[in-house]
Amino acid sequence: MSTKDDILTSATKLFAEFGFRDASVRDICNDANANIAAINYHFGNKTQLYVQVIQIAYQSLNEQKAMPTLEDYQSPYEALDAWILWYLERLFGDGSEITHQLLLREAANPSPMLDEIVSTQMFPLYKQLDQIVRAIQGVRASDTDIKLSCLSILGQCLVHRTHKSMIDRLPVEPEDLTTDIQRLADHTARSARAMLRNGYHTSSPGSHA
Amino acid sequence: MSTKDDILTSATKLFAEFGFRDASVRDICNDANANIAAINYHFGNKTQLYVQVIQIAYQSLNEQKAMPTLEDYQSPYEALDAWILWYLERLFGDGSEITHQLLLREAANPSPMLDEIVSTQMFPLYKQLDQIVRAIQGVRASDTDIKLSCLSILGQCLVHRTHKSMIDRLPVEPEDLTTDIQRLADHTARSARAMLRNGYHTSSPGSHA
DNA sequence: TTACGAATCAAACAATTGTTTCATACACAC
DNA sequence: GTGTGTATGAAACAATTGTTTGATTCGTAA
Repeated sequence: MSTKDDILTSATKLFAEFGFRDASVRDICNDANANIAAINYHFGNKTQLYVQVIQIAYQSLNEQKAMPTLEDYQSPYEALDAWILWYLERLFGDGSEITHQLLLREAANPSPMLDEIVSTQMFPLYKQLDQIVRAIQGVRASDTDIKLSCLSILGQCLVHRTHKSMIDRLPVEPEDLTTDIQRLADHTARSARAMLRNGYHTSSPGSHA
Repeated sequence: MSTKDDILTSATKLFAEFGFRDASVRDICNDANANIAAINYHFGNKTQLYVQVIQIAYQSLNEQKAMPTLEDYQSPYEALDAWILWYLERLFGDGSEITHQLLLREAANPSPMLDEIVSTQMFPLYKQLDQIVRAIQGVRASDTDIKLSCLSILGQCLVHRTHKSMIDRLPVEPEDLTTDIQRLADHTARSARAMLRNGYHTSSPGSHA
């Protein structure tokens, strides 16, 4: 059944580009060279089509390289380096733009799907980073410190994806940092190491000269 | 003319909550206790109403505390601390949630307004951070290093706002980090200092044990 | 009071939306 | 060939969208 797959492909593309509401079923079917009734026949309605699009998009993300774990490396620092590179490649790898565009739309406009996305996709990812950070910061670090550090690392990676539309409009050299993911990963990993080395003490927030 | 202001208030609220397309003119006028024709009478059409909503939202952001500059502080490190605290308070201050919800929608779904927003709002803000970072990293740092550092800092702040819908759904203690902005600023400033102290050398990306 | 422009109102407008209907074409078993 | 369930097709459906119309009300100056 090629029609069903064609609709899924076109729907993914148009949902990512225009959003759920502005991508009409007529546009999707036209792009897929299918009849208008095909969506309701194969998926029930537009909402259920969107649900399938989201699910497939996230399954495809997990079919890529496996996430680095602590056990794979001799030191937690090396695991951190590997995790950051893995995450950035996940964010900017081939074909991931459409998927993350869909995710950004979910962040700005949460649908009932978001709960499932967070628990099945984002939480395992976060948990892994949490373990690595804890291995570096030690048991003396509080839960708050750990979470702050994890979100700092995630934020440094995510900003290049989520705010790409704005960063690209900034008249600042160099034009695009996301063409060299290795460079991006090196910087982020070094920044993360510096932050974590500074860590596990809750003292002296602002005392420099 | 109270009706015009009421419409602007309701439109801001509903555009932020549901987006441009899903906030109908009927819902907006109903929320503002105005007639349906009031939007076209006072603003021409729905699109021009949206333009005004965006412009007013960003003007209101700039009416708050002034952005810290290098000259206001004895050391660039102190200016950096102040800038980060200022930015986080701007992101999470009273009434800023609706404005940044609108901005997040622009990031996910750029409208023709985005170019103006970036050049008039985001660029001056970035330029200021750029100056502070350059003062710390020195002239030996490349443009790429500077931009990477600036976006790292911005990303660590922005993630709490842009991904709030997802972070709030994570079953991770503590529940909400954005209730204590000072704590958030302390962490981010310390992370940024550690990153920048590490800086202005392009050597040895991954050499630890 | 009168006159006039601004503002509001109910009603209808044309266009687009997601969805449904029912007839037809297709593929494969008997 | 015949029958049967799946898939496709053109057309119409009801609902909602943004917008417009034309009458009415309001406030104010002459």
